[in-house]
Amino acid sequence: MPGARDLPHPDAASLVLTDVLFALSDPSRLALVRRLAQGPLEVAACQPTGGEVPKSTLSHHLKTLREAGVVRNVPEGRQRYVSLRREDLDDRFPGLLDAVLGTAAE
Amino acid sequence: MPGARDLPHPDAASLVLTDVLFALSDPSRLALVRRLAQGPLEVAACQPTGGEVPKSTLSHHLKTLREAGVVRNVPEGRQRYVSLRREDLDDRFPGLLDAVLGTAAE
DNA sequence: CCGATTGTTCGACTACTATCGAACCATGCC
DNA sequence: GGCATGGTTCGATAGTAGTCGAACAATCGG
Repeated sequence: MPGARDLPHPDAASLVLTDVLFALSDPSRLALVRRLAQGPLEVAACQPTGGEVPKSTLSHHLKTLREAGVVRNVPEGRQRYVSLRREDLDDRFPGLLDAVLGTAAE
Repeated sequence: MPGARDLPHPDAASLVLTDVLFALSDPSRLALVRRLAQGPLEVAACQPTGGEVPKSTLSHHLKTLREAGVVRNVPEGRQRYVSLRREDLDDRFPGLLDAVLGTAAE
């Protein structure tokens, strides 16, 4: 049994709107979510374009997004894949993600 | 000329998405925005239903919402009227407010 | 003009959040 | 097993946000 090191994720039904809004209210996190909207990324690829951020800082932001239910973080071999929980979000908060992503990046 | 004591409001074109999301990410502020969606209120009426909050605390939340461009705060005689900037928000972030308000209060 | 009413602002304190290095953990490869 | 790789967690520190009392400002009514 390959040691399951799965991280806790809230289930779709229990997502809290204010938590989601807070997770999206940080510019660097929102920028990441925009990129994730185009497909999953490994954690290393979640680095902001250009600048390098310490792994611990990046991991912290991913945790915020994950605990709010915005992204899913799944181990895959030696790495982890981060993906947007688009369906869950659309189901619970219809139109929210589209509205947020529909605004041009600033 | 009755002393104009107008508070500063960002203009519609310069609203920042992350600031708006942050302003809405607080449960008490979001609850207030829901009520404002049904029409303007005087500041005193912005008190959370039931519990009493110090005036300074309430004023602080109103400031956060105002500076993010979510509400407008206009003096009217001895009181002030707080209103949702629905058109400005819809114009700049189409669908966002509807999505946020569309979710049942928690 | 005086006092009551309606709110904002200031200052202090507390609580939370961001950031980063270092330690730690699991995996894959030799 | 031993070691490099990819990430999370821990702990400390600095900055930011929430809460509240007290002071201040502007208006209306006597």
